[in-house]
Amino acid sequence: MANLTIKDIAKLCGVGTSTVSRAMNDDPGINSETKERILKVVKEFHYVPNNSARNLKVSETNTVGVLVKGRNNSFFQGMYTFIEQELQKIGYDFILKEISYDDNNTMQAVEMVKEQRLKGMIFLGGMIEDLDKIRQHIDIPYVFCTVAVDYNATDCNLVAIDDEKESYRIVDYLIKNGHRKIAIIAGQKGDFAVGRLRLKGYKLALEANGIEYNPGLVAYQRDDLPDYSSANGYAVMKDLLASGEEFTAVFAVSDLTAFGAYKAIYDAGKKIPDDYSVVGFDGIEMTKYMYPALTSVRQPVEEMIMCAVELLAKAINGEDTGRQIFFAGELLEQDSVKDITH
Amino acid sequence: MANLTIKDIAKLCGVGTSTVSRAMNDDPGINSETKERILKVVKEFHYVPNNSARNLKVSETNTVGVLVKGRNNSFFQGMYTFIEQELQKIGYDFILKEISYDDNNTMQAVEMVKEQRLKGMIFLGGMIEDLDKIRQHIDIPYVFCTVAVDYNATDCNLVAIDDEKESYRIVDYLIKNGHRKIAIIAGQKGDFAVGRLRLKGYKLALEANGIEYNPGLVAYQRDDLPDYSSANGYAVMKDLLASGEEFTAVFAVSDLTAFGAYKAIYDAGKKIPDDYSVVGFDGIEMTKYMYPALTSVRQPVEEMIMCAVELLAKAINGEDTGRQIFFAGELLEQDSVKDITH
DNA sequence: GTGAAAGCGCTAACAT
DNA sequence: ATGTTAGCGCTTTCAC
Repeated sequence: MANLTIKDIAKLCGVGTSTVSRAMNDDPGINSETKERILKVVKEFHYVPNNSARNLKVSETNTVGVLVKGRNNSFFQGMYTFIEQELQKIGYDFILKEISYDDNNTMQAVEMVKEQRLKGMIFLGGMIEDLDKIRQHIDIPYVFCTVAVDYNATDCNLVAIDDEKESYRIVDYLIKNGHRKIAIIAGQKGDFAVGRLRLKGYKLALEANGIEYNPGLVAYQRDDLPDYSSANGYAVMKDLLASGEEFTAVFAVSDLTAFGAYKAIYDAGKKIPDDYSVVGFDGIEMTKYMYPALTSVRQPVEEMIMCAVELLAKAINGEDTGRQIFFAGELLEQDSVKDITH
Repeated sequence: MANLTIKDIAKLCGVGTSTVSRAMNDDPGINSETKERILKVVKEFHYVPNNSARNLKVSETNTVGVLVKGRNNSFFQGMYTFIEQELQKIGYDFILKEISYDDNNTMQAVEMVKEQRLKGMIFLGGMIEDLDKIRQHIDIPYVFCTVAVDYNATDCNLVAIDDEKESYRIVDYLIKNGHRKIAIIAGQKGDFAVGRLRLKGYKLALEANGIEYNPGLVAYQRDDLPDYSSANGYAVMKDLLASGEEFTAVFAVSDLTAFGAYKAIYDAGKKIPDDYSVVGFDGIEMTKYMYPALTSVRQPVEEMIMCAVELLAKAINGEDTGRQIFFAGELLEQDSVKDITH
């Protein structure tokens, strides 16, 4: 089973390599009988062209790279197929790369581009650490989607929600429901991505409603547990409950964190939302199956991805560039908040 | 920012291309000063070698391919980093490819091998459709891990749990706790992978305990919803509850499915485990945060992966091959089963 | 210790 | 419609 090359196939068929190449690549200028004959042999011998050689030769691909920060980033669960479809609609293949939270996405992106001759890139999640480097070294169009970037980076394509505003929205919703002692499960202490922004929105909502900010109600996620995980939500919620601080509601900066927090509350023998109201962030599908269903801010992921793809297509065609599009979140009112106004 | 090639770097440094190559690849036979000088330029200009060209040339890599069936397969959540580490320990890089449930993994595997000159492959999840094709066309060592394969394929490496036996175990556990009317949320009707085996284990456990099999208590997952998903568990559990069939316990063939089933039970105003005991399968982390924590059969994923990696390493070194290793599952006794013996 | 040159498997321009 | 050939960017002999 030695690796067959295009030459072998050509020899087997008694044709030239370019004819085989044409047959494989649906080139119009080829006799359909020849083509069939070749494809039959290809199939029979299960020949698969060496993609490295192809990439090396081909001057430009129709491939878009998608770089996701955070393997298993639950927020993107199930979105890959959707991205694939959206890109396919406009004639692009896609190649996915998930990197861990620790990896430097700039370098990874550069490597992806060089390796694959990509047509464009979509960055998903996480935050952009050194935009300058990206600007300097990536010379194909790219768009950031649900990524925390410096907001004054107005020269690059960005599709996101306004984390600050949306956090404000949901905390304000708690307040409108009569809650005044509101705890927050924030990001890790050093978080400069969405965690920071969501905490800020929380503070602003309190301030706007004349509620004094109480640092004792801010539970930062532990940095020895995965960021935004249930395990982290569970752990810090337990501490919060044990701290003796009084509160009637909790804002967890992600749904998964809220899921962990639920459990801590139940462990303490308390009820949701009777004893504690809980809200999350992201509005992922799982919230629907939580008990009670979690009230959250839904990010319109599909729309955002469609928008990102569209933006990228425009950039590739040289039409438009440097647009920052913010989507509004949607208050996903479910069953985890109790109205305690009188 | 045109793409730099090794030639450009060579020119910039006033050396030949081979010297640059040597510098980049830690070749021993190179003057350390020259090397430093080159690497400085490389860094300054942020040169990244074109991997396609490299792959094309290089006779063999140290890369192992991991092919996962089912994008976002929750069962492998968080395992990738672990796999990466395990492979790294024995000096292999790894490249991950997640494919959707519908894709044909055989073809994908063949392409991966051809494209990357892989040293070995690990297949994760799903089932092997045409083992013959793999045998025929993949000429590097490979191991199947947590994959449903024809069990008489005794000539290939397989690491798995015995799905039938483990299902038997947990259903038997329910019976020992006094349950005799036990429903099952099975795989989709056409499931020939683990769903089939787990259903079989269920039947055997009933039989061994002298309980008559009642087809009315078998809820096959819907095929218009994702397989093994919460949404599916929720939907079919709702139907089951509405069906009028009596039962005191449910065995869901995956934890995620059980999660959806929980919700349907709560929706019906019932309690777990007081009204219905529920058990799952897989023992993923999330079970811990469910309320009540889900009793399940834990698959020892880490151990299985370590074993798979070890097996692969052996196969690569030509030491050993064609071993089928079955791991025992572990009964994860949590809080979702009520003892109703008297 | 370093450079020149061959060639990995493919595509595309050119020739026929 | 098909064959011939140059060359993509790299590694690796083989000289020096």
